[in-house]
Amino acid sequence: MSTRHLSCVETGRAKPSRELLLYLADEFEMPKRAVNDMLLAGGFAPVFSEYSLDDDALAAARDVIRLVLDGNDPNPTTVIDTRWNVVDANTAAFWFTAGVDPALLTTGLNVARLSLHPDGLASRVTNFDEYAGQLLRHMRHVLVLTQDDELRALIDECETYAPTAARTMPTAPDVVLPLRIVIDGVELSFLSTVTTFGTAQDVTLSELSIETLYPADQTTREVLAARPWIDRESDLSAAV
Amino acid sequence: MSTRHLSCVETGRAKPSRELLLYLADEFEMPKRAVNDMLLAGGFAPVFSEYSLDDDALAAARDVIRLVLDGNDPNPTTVIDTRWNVVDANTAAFWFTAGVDPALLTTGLNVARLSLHPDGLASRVTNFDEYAGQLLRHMRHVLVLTQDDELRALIDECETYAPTAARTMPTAPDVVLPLRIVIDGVELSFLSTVTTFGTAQDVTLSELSIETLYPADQTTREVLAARPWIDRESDLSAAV
DNA sequence: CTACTCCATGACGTGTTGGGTCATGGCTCT
DNA sequence: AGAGCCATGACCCAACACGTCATGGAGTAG
Repeated sequence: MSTRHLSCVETGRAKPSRELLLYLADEFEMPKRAVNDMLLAGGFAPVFSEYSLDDDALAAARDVIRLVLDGNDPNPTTVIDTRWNVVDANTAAFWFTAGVDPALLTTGLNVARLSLHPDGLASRVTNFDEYAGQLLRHMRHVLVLTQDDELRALIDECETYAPTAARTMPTAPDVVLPLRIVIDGVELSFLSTVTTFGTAQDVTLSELSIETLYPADQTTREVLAARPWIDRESDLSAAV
Repeated sequence: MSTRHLSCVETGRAKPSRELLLYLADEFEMPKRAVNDMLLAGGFAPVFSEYSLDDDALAAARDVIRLVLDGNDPNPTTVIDTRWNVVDANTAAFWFTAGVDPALLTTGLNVARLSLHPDGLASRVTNFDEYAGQLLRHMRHVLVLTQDDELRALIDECETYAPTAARTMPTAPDVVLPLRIVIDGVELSFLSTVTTFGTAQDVTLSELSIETLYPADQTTREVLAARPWIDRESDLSAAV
Protein backbone atom coordinates (compact mmCIF):
# COMPACT_ATOMS: atom_id res chain seq x y z
CA MET A 1 0.00 0.00 0.00
CA SER A 2 1.06 3.56 -0.45
CA THR A 3 2.56 5.52 2.42
CA ARG A 4 0.19 8.30 1.52
CA HIS A 5 -2.86 6.19 2.19
CA LEU A 6 -1.34 4.59 5.25
CA SER A 7 -0.71 8.01 6.69
CA CYS A 8 -4.27 9.04 6.08
CA VAL A 9 -5.61 5.89 7.65
CA GLU A 10 -3.39 6.39 10.67
CA THR A 11 -4.54 9.95 11.17
CA GLY A 12 -8.15 8.97 10.67
CA ARG A 13 -8.80 10.99 7.54
CA ALA A 14 -9.34 7.93 5.40
CA LYS A 15 -11.53 4.98 6.25
CA PRO A 16 -9.77 1.73 5.40
CA SER A 17 -11.70 -0.99 3.61
CA ARG A 18 -12.30 -4.34 5.17
CA GLU A 19 -9.73 -5.80 2.83
CA LEU A 20 -7.05 -3.38 3.92
CA LEU A 21 -7.77 -4.00 7.58
CA LEU A 22 -7.38 -7.72 7.09
CA TYR A 23 -4.15 -7.16 5.18
CA LEU A 24 -2.73 -5.02 7.97
CA ALA A 25 -3.88 -7.47 10.63
CA ASP A 26 -2.11 -10.24 8.78
CA GLU A 27 1.00 -8.16 8.31
CA PHE A 28 1.19 -7.40 12.01
CA GLU A 29 0.20 -10.93 12.97
CA MET A 30 -2.52 -9.63 15.22
CA PRO A 31 -4.38 -12.09 17.44
CA LYS A 32 -7.82 -13.03 16.21
CA ARG A 33 -9.63 -11.25 18.97
CA ALA A 34 -7.87 -7.97 18.22
CA VAL A 35 -8.61 -8.35 14.54
CA ASN A 36 -12.28 -8.74 15.25
CA ASP A 37 -12.23 -5.72 17.51
CA MET A 38 -10.60 -3.73 14.75
CA LEU A 39 -13.10 -4.86 12.14
CA LEU A 40 -16.02 -4.04 14.38
CA ALA A 41 -14.58 -0.62 15.11
CA GLY A 42 -14.23 -0.11 11.35
CA GLY A 43 -17.86 -1.00 10.77
CA PHE A 44 -17.28 -4.40 9.25
CA ALA A 45 -18.36 -7.87 10.22
CA PRO A 46 -15.76 -9.82 12.18
CA VAL A 47 -14.10 -12.91 10.81
CA PHE A 48 -15.60 -16.08 12.13
CA SER A 49 -13.16 -18.76 12.98
CA GLU A 50 -13.34 -22.25 11.70
CA TYR A 51 -15.35 -23.26 14.74
CA SER A 52 -13.67 -26.61 14.75
CA LEU A 53 -12.31 -27.55 18.10
CA ASP A 54 -9.02 -29.26 17.73
CA ASP A 55 -8.13 -31.69 20.46
CA ASP A 56 -5.50 -29.47 22.02
CA ALA A 57 -7.72 -26.47 22.52
CA LEU A 58 -10.45 -28.65 23.82
CA ALA A 59 -8.20 -30.33 26.33
CA ALA A 60 -7.17 -26.96 27.68
CA ALA A 61 -10.78 -26.00 28.07
CA ARG A 62 -11.85 -29.18 29.81
CA ASP A 63 -10.85 -28.05 33.28
CA VAL A 64 -12.92 -24.92 33.04
CA ILE A 65 -15.82 -26.84 31.64
CA ARG A 66 -15.69 -29.29 34.53
CA LEU A 67 -15.70 -26.39 36.98
CA VAL A 68 -18.81 -24.96 35.42
CA LEU A 69 -20.56 -28.30 35.16
CA ASP A 70 -19.84 -29.28 38.74
CA GLY A 71 -20.70 -25.81 39.95
CA ASN A 72 -24.15 -26.08 38.45
CA ASP A 73 -24.99 -29.42 39.99
CA PRO A 74 -27.73 -30.47 40.56
CA ASN A 75 -29.10 -28.36 37.71
CA PRO A 76 -28.81 -30.29 34.43
CA THR A 77 -26.09 -28.57 32.41
CA THR A 78 -24.66 -29.30 28.99
CA VAL A 79 -21.73 -27.78 27.14
CA ILE A 80 -22.25 -27.78 23.39
CA ASP A 81 -20.42 -26.49 20.36
CA THR A 82 -21.89 -24.41 17.54
CA ARG A 83 -23.39 -27.50 15.98
CA TRP A 84 -25.16 -28.49 19.15
CA ASN A 85 -22.85 -31.44 19.67
CA VAL A 86 -22.38 -32.31 23.31
CA VAL A 87 -18.85 -31.59 24.45
CA ASP A 88 -19.51 -32.48 28.05
CA ALA A 89 -22.37 -32.55 30.52
CA ASN A 90 -22.95 -33.18 34.17
CA THR A 91 -24.63 -36.28 35.50
CA ALA A 92 -27.92 -34.49 35.95
CA ALA A 93 -28.03 -33.79 32.24
CA PHE A 94 -27.29 -37.36 31.30
CA TRP A 95 -30.22 -38.35 33.46
CA PHE A 96 -32.45 -37.01 30.68
CA THR A 97 -31.23 -39.57 28.22
CA ALA A 98 -32.82 -42.47 30.05
CA GLY A 99 -35.17 -44.25 27.69
CA VAL A 100 -34.13 -42.72 24.40
CA ASP A 101 -33.13 -44.78 21.42
CA PRO A 102 -29.53 -45.90 22.05
CA ALA A 103 -28.71 -45.11 18.43
CA LEU A 104 -29.05 -41.43 19.22
CA LEU A 105 -26.54 -41.70 22.02
CA THR A 106 -23.78 -43.50 20.20
CA THR A 107 -23.18 -41.44 17.08
CA GLY A 108 -21.97 -38.24 18.70
CA LEU A 109 -24.50 -36.88 21.14
CA ASN A 110 -26.34 -33.92 19.63
CA VAL A 111 -28.70 -31.90 21.77
CA ALA A 112 -30.86 -30.69 18.92
CA ARG A 113 -31.32 -34.11 17.41
CA LEU A 114 -31.80 -35.68 20.83
CA SER A 115 -34.44 -33.17 21.81
CA LEU A 116 -36.44 -33.18 18.59
CA HIS A 117 -36.10 -36.71 17.24
CA PRO A 118 -39.23 -38.83 17.75
CA ASP A 119 -37.12 -41.55 19.34
CA GLY A 120 -35.42 -38.97 21.54
CA LEU A 121 -36.99 -36.70 24.09
CA ALA A 122 -39.72 -35.34 21.79
CA SER A 123 -42.53 -37.58 23.00
CA ARG A 124 -41.86 -36.63 26.61
CA VAL A 125 -41.58 -32.88 26.07
CA THR A 126 -44.97 -31.45 26.97
CA ASN A 127 -44.44 -28.04 25.37
CA PHE A 128 -42.80 -29.51 22.31
CA ASP A 129 -43.94 -26.95 19.74
CA GLU A 130 -42.83 -24.01 21.83
CA TYR A 131 -39.51 -25.58 22.69
CA ALA A 132 -38.80 -26.79 19.18
CA GLY A 133 -39.74 -23.44 17.68
CA GLN A 134 -37.36 -21.54 19.89
CA LEU A 135 -34.58 -24.06 19.44
CA LEU A 136 -34.88 -23.96 15.67
CA ARG A 137 -34.96 -20.19 15.72
CA HIS A 138 -31.80 -20.15 17.76
CA MET A 139 -30.13 -22.57 15.39
CA ARG A 140 -31.08 -20.52 12.36
CA HIS A 141 -29.65 -17.47 14.07
CA VAL A 142 -26.30 -19.15 14.53
CA LEU A 143 -26.47 -20.43 10.97
CA VAL A 144 -26.74 -16.90 9.62
CA LEU A 145 -23.56 -16.03 11.43
CA THR A 146 -21.46 -19.10 10.78
CA GLN A 147 -22.78 -20.15 7.37
CA ASP A 148 -21.87 -23.66 8.40
CA ASP A 149 -23.12 -26.26 5.95
CA GLU A 150 -23.08 -28.97 8.56
CA LEU A 151 -25.30 -26.89 10.80
CA ARG A 152 -27.57 -26.20 7.85
CA ALA A 153 -27.97 -29.92 7.32
CA LEU A 154 -28.75 -30.43 10.98
CA ILE A 155 -31.43 -27.75 10.88
CA ASP A 156 -32.99 -29.29 7.78
CA GLU A 157 -33.03 -32.63 9.51
CA CYS A 158 -34.51 -31.24 12.71
CA GLU A 159 -37.22 -29.37 10.85
CA THR A 160 -38.55 -32.67 9.60
CA TYR A 161 -38.95 -33.78 13.20
CA ALA A 162 -40.88 -30.66 14.14
CA PRO A 163 -42.76 -29.64 10.99
CA THR A 164 -45.29 -27.42 12.74
CA ALA A 165 -42.63 -25.64 14.77
CA ALA A 166 -40.52 -25.15 11.65
CA ARG A 167 -43.33 -23.29 9.95
CA THR A 168 -44.10 -20.89 12.76
CA MET A 169 -42.45 -17.57 12.25
CA PRO A 170 -39.71 -16.60 14.67
CA THR A 171 -41.30 -14.57 17.39
CA ALA A 172 -39.15 -12.46 19.63
CA PRO A 173 -36.82 -14.93 21.27
CA ASP A 174 -36.38 -14.96 24.97
CA VAL A 175 -33.23 -15.43 26.97
CA VAL A 176 -34.98 -18.18 28.82
CA LEU A 177 -36.75 -21.03 27.19
CA PRO A 178 -39.34 -22.99 29.15
CA LEU A 179 -39.08 -26.76 28.96
CA ARG A 180 -41.58 -29.17 30.41
CA ILE A 181 -40.61 -32.79 30.23
CA VAL A 182 -41.79 -36.05 31.70
CA ILE A 183 -39.09 -38.00 33.47
CA ASP A 184 -39.78 -41.21 35.34
CA GLY A 185 -43.49 -40.56 34.92
CA VAL A 186 -43.36 -37.12 36.50
CA GLU A 187 -43.73 -33.89 34.57
CA LEU A 188 -40.91 -31.55 35.50
CA SER A 189 -40.71 -27.89 34.60
CA PHE A 190 -37.46 -26.17 33.69
CA LEU A 191 -36.19 -22.86 32.45
CA SER A 192 -33.38 -23.27 29.96
CA THR A 193 -30.73 -20.56 29.64
CA VAL A 194 -27.85 -20.49 27.22
CA THR A 195 -24.67 -18.64 28.09
CA THR A 196 -21.25 -18.45 26.54
CA PHE A 197 -17.81 -17.64 27.80
CA GLY A 198 -17.23 -13.95 27.43
CA THR A 199 -13.58 -13.39 28.12
CA ALA A 200 -12.27 -16.14 25.96
CA GLN A 201 -9.60 -14.84 23.67
CA ASP A 202 -9.11 -18.31 22.43
CA VAL A 203 -11.90 -18.18 19.93
CA THR A 204 -12.39 -21.88 20.09
CA LEU A 205 -13.61 -21.74 23.64
CA SER A 206 -15.96 -18.87 22.99
CA GLU A 207 -17.71 -21.15 20.58
CA LEU A 208 -18.84 -23.37 23.35
CA SER A 209 -22.23 -22.70 24.81
CA ILE A 210 -23.40 -23.67 28.25
CA GLU A 211 -27.01 -24.71 28.53
CA THR A 212 -28.34 -24.91 32.04
CA LEU A 213 -31.78 -26.06 33.09
CA TYR A 214 -33.08 -24.38 36.20
CA PRO A 215 -36.07 -25.73 38.07
CA ALA A 216 -39.15 -23.63 37.39
CA ASP A 217 -41.33 -24.90 40.20
CA GLN A 218 -41.08 -26.38 43.67
CA THR A 219 -41.65 -29.97 42.58
CA THR A 220 -38.82 -29.89 40.11
CA ARG A 221 -36.59 -28.20 42.63
CA GLU A 222 -37.20 -30.98 45.11
CA VAL A 223 -36.69 -33.72 42.56
CA LEU A 224 -33.36 -32.24 41.53
CA ALA A 225 -32.27 -31.79 45.13
CA ALA A 226 -32.87 -35.48 45.71
CA ARG A 227 -30.50 -36.25 42.82
CA PRO A 228 -32.45 -39.29 41.62
CA TRP A 229 -29.77 -40.11 39.07
CA ILE A 230 -27.00 -41.06 41.43
CA ASP A 231 -28.11 -44.66 41.76
CA ARG A 232 -27.70 -45.27 38.04
CA GLU A 233 -24.63 -43.31 37.35
CA SER A 234 -22.94 -46.45 36.07
CA ASP A 235 -25.58 -46.92 33.37
CA LEU A 236 -25.25 -43.36 32.24
CA SER A 237 -21.52 -43.19 31.99
CA ALA A 238 -21.68 -46.26 29.83
CA ALA A 239 -23.72 -44.30 27.32
CA VAL A 240 -20.83 -41.92 26.70
CA MET B 1 -34.86 3.58 -3.63
CA SER B 2 -35.31 2.46 -7.20
CA THR B 3 -37.18 -0.70 -8.03
CA ARG B 4 -34.31 -1.57 -10.29
CA HIS B 5 -31.84 -1.71 -7.48
CA LEU B 6 -34.26 -3.39 -5.12
CA SER B 7 -34.76 -6.13 -7.64
CA CYS B 8 -31.04 -6.63 -7.97
CA VAL B 9 -30.58 -6.76 -4.23
CA GLU B 10 -33.39 -9.28 -3.88
CA THR B 11 -31.95 -11.53 -6.53
CA GLY B 12 -28.48 -11.22 -5.05
CA ARG B 13 -26.81 -9.56 -8.02
CA ALA B 14 -26.18 -6.36 -6.11
CA LYS B 15 -24.67 -6.08 -2.68
CA PRO B 16 -26.58 -3.55 -0.62
CA SER B 17 -24.64 -1.02 1.42
CA ARG B 18 -24.87 -0.89 5.16
CA GLU B 19 -26.96 2.23 4.82
CA LEU B 20 -29.49 0.59 2.55
CA LEU B 21 -29.79 -2.41 4.85
CA LEU B 22 -30.53 -0.17 7.78
CA TYR B 23 -33.08 1.74 5.71
CA LEU B 24 -34.85 -1.46 4.72
CA ALA B 25 -34.73 -2.79 8.28
CA ASP B 26 -36.33 0.38 9.50
CA GLU B 27 -38.92 0.32 6.76
CA PHE B 28 -39.93 -3.22 7.66
CA GLU B 29 -39.68 -2.52 11.37
CA MET B 30 -37.47 -5.54 11.83
CA PRO B 31 -36.57 -6.61 15.35
CA LYS B 32 -33.08 -5.61 16.43
CA ARG B 33 -31.85 -9.15 16.54
CA ALA B 34 -32.86 -9.80 12.95
CA VAL B 35 -31.31 -6.54 11.82
CA ASN B 36 -27.99 -7.54 13.31
CA ASP B 37 -28.20 -10.93 11.65
CA MET B 38 -28.81 -9.21 8.35
CA LEU B 39 -25.93 -6.80 8.80
CA LEU B 40 -23.54 -9.57 9.73
CA ALA B 41 -24.64 -11.62 6.74
CA GLY B 42 -23.97 -8.55 4.60
CA GLY B 43 -20.47 -8.19 5.98
CA PHE B 44 -21.13 -5.17 8.15
CA ALA B 45 -20.81 -4.52 11.83
CA PRO B 46 -24.03 -4.93 13.74
CA VAL B 47 -25.86 -2.12 15.41
CA PHE B 48 -25.10 -2.06 19.08
CA SER B 49 -28.09 -1.65 21.23
CA GLU B 50 -28.25 1.03 23.83
CA TYR B 51 -27.12 -1.60 26.28
CA SER B 52 -29.18 -0.02 28.96
CA LEU B 53 -31.88 -2.31 30.19
CA ASP B 54 -34.98 -0.26 30.64
CA ASP B 55 -36.81 -0.93 33.84
CA ASP B 56 -39.36 -3.22 32.24
CA ALA B 57 -36.83 -5.46 30.57
CA LEU B 58 -34.78 -5.55 33.71
CA ALA B 59 -37.73 -6.56 35.82
CA ALA B 60 -38.43 -9.40 33.41
CA ALA B 61 -34.82 -10.48 33.59
CA ARG B 62 -34.65 -10.41 37.36
CA ASP B 63 -36.24 -13.81 37.78
CA VAL B 64 -33.72 -15.42 35.47
CA ILE B 65 -30.89 -13.62 37.21
CA ARG B 66 -32.05 -14.92 40.56
CA LEU B 67 -32.17 -18.43 39.15
CA VAL B 68 -28.59 -18.17 37.96
CA LEU B 69 -27.35 -16.60 41.17
CA ASP B 70 -29.03 -19.15 43.40
CA GLY B 71 -27.99 -21.96 41.13
CA ASN B 72 -24.36 -21.02 41.56
CA ASP B 73 -24.45 -20.88 45.33
CA PRO B 74 -22.09 -21.21 47.16
CA ASN B 75 -19.81 -19.93 44.41
CA PRO B 76 -19.62 -16.13 44.57
CA THR B 77 -21.49 -14.84 41.52
CA THR B 78 -22.21 -11.35 40.30
CA VAL B 79 -24.36 -10.10 37.45
CA ILE B 80 -23.04 -6.90 35.93
CA ASP B 81 -23.95 -4.65 33.03
CA THR B 82 -21.57 -3.45 30.34
CA ARG B 83 -20.26 -0.76 32.63
CA TRP B 84 -19.42 -3.26 35.34
CA ASN B 85 -22.21 -1.98 37.56
CA VAL B 86 -23.61 -4.66 39.81
CA VAL B 87 -27.14 -5.55 38.83
CA ASP B 88 -27.43 -8.31 41.37
CA ALA B 89 -25.26 -10.79 43.24
CA ASN B 90 -25.66 -13.74 45.51
CA THR B 91 -24.83 -13.63 49.19
CA ALA B 92 -21.49 -15.27 48.67
CA ALA B 93 -20.42 -12.41 46.44
CA PHE B 94 -21.47 -9.77 48.93
CA TRP B 95 -19.30 -11.56 51.46
CA PHE B 96 -16.34 -10.07 49.61
CA THR B 97 -17.35 -6.54 50.42
CA ALA B 98 -16.70 -6.90 54.13
CA GLY B 99 -14.17 -4.28 55.19
CA VAL B 100 -14.22 -2.06 52.13
CA ASP B 101 -14.82 1.66 52.35
CA PRO B 102 -18.60 2.10 52.70
CA ALA B 103 -18.42 4.97 50.21
CA LEU B 104 -17.69 2.44 47.47
CA LEU B 105 -20.81 0.48 48.36
CA THR B 106 -23.33 3.26 48.39
CA THR B 107 -22.86 5.05 45.10
CA GLY B 108 -23.89 2.24 42.78
CA LEU B 109 -21.79 -0.82 43.31
CA ASN B 110 -19.23 -1.19 40.53
CA VAL B 111 -17.14 -4.32 40.31
CA ALA B 112 -14.22 -2.72 38.52
CA ARG B 113 -13.98 0.19 40.91
CA LEU B 114 -14.52 -2.06 43.92
CA SER B 115 -11.81 -4.46 42.83
CA LEU B 116 -9.17 -1.92 41.88
CA HIS B 117 -9.75 1.00 44.23
CA PRO B 118 -7.17 1.20 47.04
CA ASP B 119 -9.97 1.39 49.59
CA GLY B 120 -11.71 -1.54 47.94
CA LEU B 121 -10.42 -5.06 47.52
CA ALA B 122 -7.06 -4.09 46.02
CA SER B 123 -5.00 -4.39 49.16
CA ARG B 124 -6.29 -7.89 49.78
CA VAL B 125 -5.85 -9.21 46.26
CA THR B 126 -2.58 -11.11 46.27
CA ASN B 127 -2.17 -11.29 42.50
CA PHE B 128 -3.32 -7.73 41.97
CA ASP B 129 -1.24 -6.89 38.90
CA GLU B 130 -2.30 -9.98 37.04
CA TYR B 131 -5.94 -9.55 37.96
CA ALA B 132 -6.02 -5.83 37.24
CA GLY B 133 -4.26 -6.26 33.91
CA GLN B 134 -6.75 -8.82 32.70
CA LEU B 135 -9.72 -6.88 33.96
CA LEU B 136 -8.57 -3.70 32.24
CA ARG B 137 -7.93 -5.61 29.06
CA HIS B 138 -11.44 -6.99 29.14
CA MET B 139 -12.88 -3.55 29.76
CA ARG B 140 -10.99 -2.07 26.86
CA HIS B 141 -12.31 -4.83 24.66
CA VAL B 142 -15.88 -4.01 25.55
CA LEU B 143 -15.12 -0.34 25.03
CA VAL B 144 -14.10 -0.99 21.45
CA LEU B 145 -17.48 -2.56 20.84
CA THR B 146 -19.70 -0.15 22.68
CA GLN B 147 -17.78 3.13 22.33
CA ASP B 148 -19.43 4.08 25.57
CA ASP B 149 -18.06 7.32 27.01
CA GLU B 150 -19.11 6.39 30.50
CA LEU B 151 -17.16 3.16 30.26
CA ARG B 152 -14.21 5.07 28.88
CA ALA B 153 -14.26 7.30 31.93
CA LEU B 154 -14.41 4.29 34.21
CA ILE B 155 -11.41 2.73 32.50
CA ASP B 156 -9.44 5.95 32.81
CA GLU B 157 -10.30 6.09 36.47
CA CYS B 158 -9.39 2.46 37.09
CA GLU B 159 -6.07 2.82 35.31
CA THR B 160 -5.03 5.35 37.93
CA TYR B 161 -5.64 2.73 40.60
CA ALA B 162 -3.51 0.16 38.81
CA PRO B 163 -0.83 2.16 36.97
CA THR B 164 1.55 -0.74 36.47
CA ALA B 165 -1.18 -3.02 35.21
CA ALA B 166 -2.44 -0.30 32.89
CA ARG B 167 0.95 -0.02 31.23
CA THR B 168 1.47 -3.72 30.61
CA MET B 169 0.51 -4.61 27.11
CA PRO B 170 -2.38 -6.99 26.75
CA THR B 171 -0.86 -10.42 26.71
CA ALA B 172 -2.91 -13.32 25.53
CA PRO B 173 -5.73 -13.34 28.04
CA ASP B 174 -6.73 -16.52 29.67
CA VAL B 175 -10.08 -18.18 29.57
CA VAL B 176 -10.24 -18.07 33.30
CA LEU B 177 -8.79 -15.39 35.43
CA PRO B 178 -7.12 -16.44 38.65
CA LEU B 179 -7.94 -14.40 41.71
CA ARG B 180 -6.25 -14.79 45.04
CA ILE B 181 -7.74 -12.75 47.81
CA VAL B 182 -7.45 -12.59 51.57
CA ILE B 183 -10.77 -12.84 53.36
CA ASP B 184 -11.04 -13.01 57.12
CA GLY B 185 -7.29 -13.43 57.28
CA VAL B 186 -7.21 -16.46 55.02
CA GLU B 187 -5.92 -16.38 51.45
CA LEU B 188 -8.45 -17.97 49.17
CA SER B 189 -7.85 -18.95 45.58
CA PHE B 190 -10.50 -18.59 42.89
CA LEU B 191 -10.91 -18.97 39.18
CA SER B 192 -13.07 -16.27 37.70
CA THR B 193 -15.12 -16.93 34.56
CA VAL B 194 -17.31 -14.45 32.77
CA THR B 195 -20.21 -15.65 30.70
CA THR B 196 -22.95 -13.81 28.89
CA PHE B 197 -26.45 -14.68 27.83
CA GLY B 198 -26.85 -15.63 24.22
CA THR B 199 -24.51 -17.13 21.70
CA ALA B 200 -20.86 -16.51 21.15
CA GLN B 201 -21.44 -15.29 17.63
CA ASP B 202 -23.81 -12.72 18.99
CA VAL B 203 -21.45 -9.85 18.63
CA THR B 204 -23.97 -7.54 20.10
CA LEU B 205 -23.02 -7.67 23.68
CA SER B 206 -25.90 -8.89 25.63
CA GLU B 207 -26.34 -6.33 28.28
CA LEU B 208 -25.63 -8.55 31.22
CA SER B 209 -22.57 -10.58 32.12
CA ILE B 210 -22.33 -13.22 34.79
CA GLU B 211 -19.11 -13.46 36.71
CA THR B 212 -18.66 -16.58 38.76
CA LEU B 213 -15.79 -17.40 41.07
CA TYR B 214 -15.02 -21.07 41.31
CA PRO B 215 -12.80 -22.43 44.07
CA ALA B 216 -9.34 -23.24 42.73
CA ASP B 217 -8.12 -25.34 45.62
CA GLN B 218 -9.42 -27.60 48.34
CA THR B 219 -9.15 -25.01 51.11
CA THR B 220 -11.28 -22.53 49.23
CA ARG B 221 -13.76 -25.23 48.35
CA GLU B 222 -14.19 -26.13 51.99
CA VAL B 223 -14.52 -22.53 53.10
CA LEU B 224 -17.23 -21.93 50.52
CA ALA B 225 -19.04 -25.11 51.45
CA ALA B 226 -19.18 -23.90 55.04
CA ARG B 227 -20.91 -20.72 53.85
CA PRO B 228 -19.25 -18.46 56.41
CA TRP B 229 -21.35 -15.50 55.33
CA ILE B 230 -24.72 -16.73 56.48
CA ASP B 231 -24.31 -15.39 60.01
CA ARG B 232 -23.94 -11.82 58.79
CA GLU B 233 -26.43 -11.79 56.03
CA SER B 234 -28.28 -8.97 57.77
CA ASP B 235 -25.23 -6.69 57.61
CA LEU B 236 -24.72 -7.41 53.96
CA SER B 237 -28.23 -6.85 52.76
CA ALA B 238 -28.11 -3.49 54.47
CA ALA B 239 -25.27 -2.52 52.17
CA VAL B 240 -27.49 -2.83 49.12
C1' DC C 1 24.77 24.71 9.23
C1' DT C 2 23.64 21.04 6.25
C1' DA C 3 21.86 16.89 4.76
C1' DC C 4 18.92 13.25 5.22
C1' DT C 5 14.99 10.62 6.90
C1' DC C 6 10.18 10.49 8.36
C1' DC C 7 5.73 11.83 7.84
C1' DA C 8 1.60 14.87 7.25
C1' DT C 9 -0.70 17.00 3.71
C1' DG C 10 -2.37 19.01 -0.78
C1' DA C 11 -3.38 18.32 -5.78
C1' DC C 12 -4.95 15.14 -8.72
C1' DG C 13 -5.87 10.70 -11.27
C1' DT C 14 -8.19 6.06 -11.43
C1' DG C 15 -10.81 1.94 -10.77
C1' DT C 16 -14.53 0.01 -8.32
C1' DT C 17 -19.03 0.06 -6.91
C1' DG C 18 -23.53 1.33 -4.84
C1' DG C 19 -27.29 3.21 -6.73
C1' DG C 20 -30.24 5.77 -10.15
C1' DT C 21 -33.00 6.39 -14.87
C1' DC C 22 -34.96 4.55 -18.95
C1' DA C 23 -36.57 0.99 -21.86
C1' DT C 24 -37.91 -3.79 -22.82
C1' DG C 25 -40.14 -7.97 -22.36
C1' DG C 26 -42.00 -12.01 -19.91
C1' DC C 27 -45.36 -13.57 -16.43
C1' DT C 28 -49.73 -13.62 -13.99
C1' DC C 29 -54.33 -12.03 -12.90
C1' DT C 30 -58.42 -10.16 -14.00
C1' DA D 1 -56.47 -7.91 -24.21
C1' DG D 2 -55.09 -4.68 -21.01
C1' DA D 3 -52.79 -3.94 -16.42
C1' DG D 4 -49.46 -4.60 -12.97
C1' DC D 5 -45.27 -6.75 -11.24
C1' DC D 6 -40.69 -7.75 -11.83
C1' DA D 7 -36.20 -9.34 -13.98
C1' DT D 8 -32.87 -7.62 -16.90
C1' DG D 9 -29.83 -4.95 -20.14
C1' DA D 10 -27.70 -0.34 -21.45
C1' DC D 11 -26.01 3.60 -19.60
C1' DC D 12 -24.84 7.37 -16.26
C1' DC D 13 -23.35 9.32 -11.97
C1' DA D 14 -21.30 10.15 -7.55
C1' DA D 15 -18.73 8.48 -3.79
C1' DC D 16 -14.70 6.67 -2.27
C1' DA D 17 -10.70 3.67 -1.45
C1' DC D 18 -6.30 3.95 -3.00
C1' DG D 19 -2.51 5.40 -5.96
C1' DT D 20 1.38 8.84 -7.69
C1' DC D 21 3.83 13.15 -7.39
C1' DA D 22 5.24 17.13 -5.02
C1' DT D 23 5.91 20.06 -0.88
C1' DG D 24 7.32 21.24 3.46
C1' DG D 25 8.02 20.90 8.43
C1' DA D 26 10.21 18.32 12.50
C1' DG D 27 13.87 15.74 14.09
C1' DT D 28 18.42 13.95 13.96
C1' DA D 29 23.09 13.05 12.56
C1' DG D 30 27.33 14.62 10.57
